[in-house]
Amino acid sequence: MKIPAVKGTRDFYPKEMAVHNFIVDGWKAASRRSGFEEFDGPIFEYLQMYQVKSGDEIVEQLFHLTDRGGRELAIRPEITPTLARMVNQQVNALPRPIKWFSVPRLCRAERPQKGRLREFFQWNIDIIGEESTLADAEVIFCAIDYLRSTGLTDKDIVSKISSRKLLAALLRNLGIAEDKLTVLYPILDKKSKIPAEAFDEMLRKEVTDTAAADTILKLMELHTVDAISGLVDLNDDARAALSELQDLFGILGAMGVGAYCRFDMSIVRGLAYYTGMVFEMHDTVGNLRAVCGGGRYDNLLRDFGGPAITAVGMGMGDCVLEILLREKGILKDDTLATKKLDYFIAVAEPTLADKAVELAAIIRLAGFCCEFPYKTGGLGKQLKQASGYNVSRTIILGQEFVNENKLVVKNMATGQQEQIAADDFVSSLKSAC
RNA sequence: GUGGUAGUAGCUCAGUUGGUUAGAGCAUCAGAUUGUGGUUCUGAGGGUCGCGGGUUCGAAUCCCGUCUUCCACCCCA
Repeated sequence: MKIPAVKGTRDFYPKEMAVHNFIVDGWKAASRRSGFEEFDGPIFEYLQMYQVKSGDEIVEQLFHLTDRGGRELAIRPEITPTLARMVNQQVNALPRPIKWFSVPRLCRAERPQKGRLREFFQWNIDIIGEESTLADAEVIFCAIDYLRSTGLTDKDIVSKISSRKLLAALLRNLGIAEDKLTVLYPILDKKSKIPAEAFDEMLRKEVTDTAAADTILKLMELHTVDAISGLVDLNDDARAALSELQDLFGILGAMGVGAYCRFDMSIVRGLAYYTGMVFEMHDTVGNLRAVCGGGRYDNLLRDFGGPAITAVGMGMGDCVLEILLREKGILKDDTLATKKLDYFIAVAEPTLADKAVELAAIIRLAGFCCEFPYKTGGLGKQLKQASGYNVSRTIILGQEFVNENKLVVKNMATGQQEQIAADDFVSSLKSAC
C-alpha cells in the first residue's frame, strides 16, 4: 500500500535539501555576523502555551494532540512562546542583552497556498532586555544583511517601518478611545492588502467621526516621518515616538542600509502584542506576501509569567523567500551541488580494488571527501562516475602502482594528470591537516 | 472552513466524437568502450491513467464521490 505525503508538507530530496541548506546557512551566517547566539526548543509544547496570547481561531489552526498521560500538547506554530519560556526560566542568570536566533521547523494547520505550507521553517532573531533604538535597528539590519548577502538589492526588496507607539498616540489625539485601538490595528493592517473602497468602509464603520476617519486615511498614505507634523498636532507621546523613529532611520542610514528602508504608516501588524517599532519586508513588485515581519513587544515575557522586560524581534519564513529568490534568478535548479568530493579513486587493475578501499579510508581519515567504486568496470565508466560526483581529483590505481608504487592523480577540471609516489601522496595529506 | 483548477512512467507532457497491446522527451540502468570523464549512438526497465463507485458491449476519455496539487478567500503568530 502506497501512503502519500501529508497535505501541505514537502519532501527534501538531495536537490531540495541543497536549496534548503543554502537558505538556512545564509540565515545562520547573517545571525552570527550580528552577534546572535543560536537556540532551539522542543517541537511541541503544552497547548496552553499558544492560548496565552491568541484566540480560539488560532488554536484551531494548531496541530494538537493528547499524550498518553492526558497532557494537551501542540506542535509549535511559532517559536516565540518557547523563547519566552526559556528566557523566563533563566532570566536572572542570562547576560543582557540577550541576542538569540533560531531556525525552527513549525507547523500550522492552515490551507496551503502560494508561499504558505503546513510545515515550514522560520528564521527568528530576538533581542531581549534592550530598550535602545539600536536594538530595533540591529534586528532590521540583520534581516537586510541576510537578504543582501543572497544578492537581492534595494531594487528588489523594501523594509517598511512604522511605530505602534506613534500610531497609538496619533489615534488617541484624534479622540479614538483606548479600547478601540486593538480593534483598529487589524483593520489598519489591511490597508495595503484590500481594495481602497473596502478599507474605507471598514474604517468608517469603526471610526464614526468623519473628520477623524479622513485624517487617519491621510496618515496611512504618508511615507515620510516629517510629513506627520504637517498633518496633525503632536502631543508629547507622539513627539517622543516620532523622535524614536527618526533615530531609527538615522541609525539604519549610518549602517548603510538606508536605501532599503522606508517609513510606511500602513504597516501595523495584525497582532495585539506589538508596542513599539513594527516592520515588514516585501518584494518591491509587491506580488508576494511579506518576506518577513517583526517589531518591538514589551509584554511578552510578562505574559508568560516572567518580568516586564522589553524585546524586539522578527521572523522570516522559508516559503516566500524561496519563491522570491527563484523569481529574481538567484536560485536556479542545478546550480547547487548535492555532492562534492575532493578525491575519487578509479581502479584500472581489478586486482587493486582492495587498495582503493584502503586508500579511500586513509584520505577520509585525513579529513578529505573521497569515494571509491563498488564495481570496477572500465576506466572510462569510472571517470564518468567521478564527473557525476563533482570530483576535484581522480586517483587512478593501475600498472604504475603495481610496478613502482605510484599513483596517477588527475585534475578533473583541467584534465592534466601526474604520477606521484603513493607514500609521498599520503604524507602530503597528513601535512595538509 | 469557502470557491475555482488540475491529477497519465521518477520529472515535463501527448493521447482524435468513448474503440485493439496507453506514447514521447528528459532522467535511470545496460551496451558501443578491458587505461581515460561531461558529447554521441543503440537498447532495456519503468504505468492500478490519483483512489472508489457509476453509465456503456467497451472508459485514461462521460457522470458522482473522495484524496491530493495549484490559485484565490478567511486568517496570517
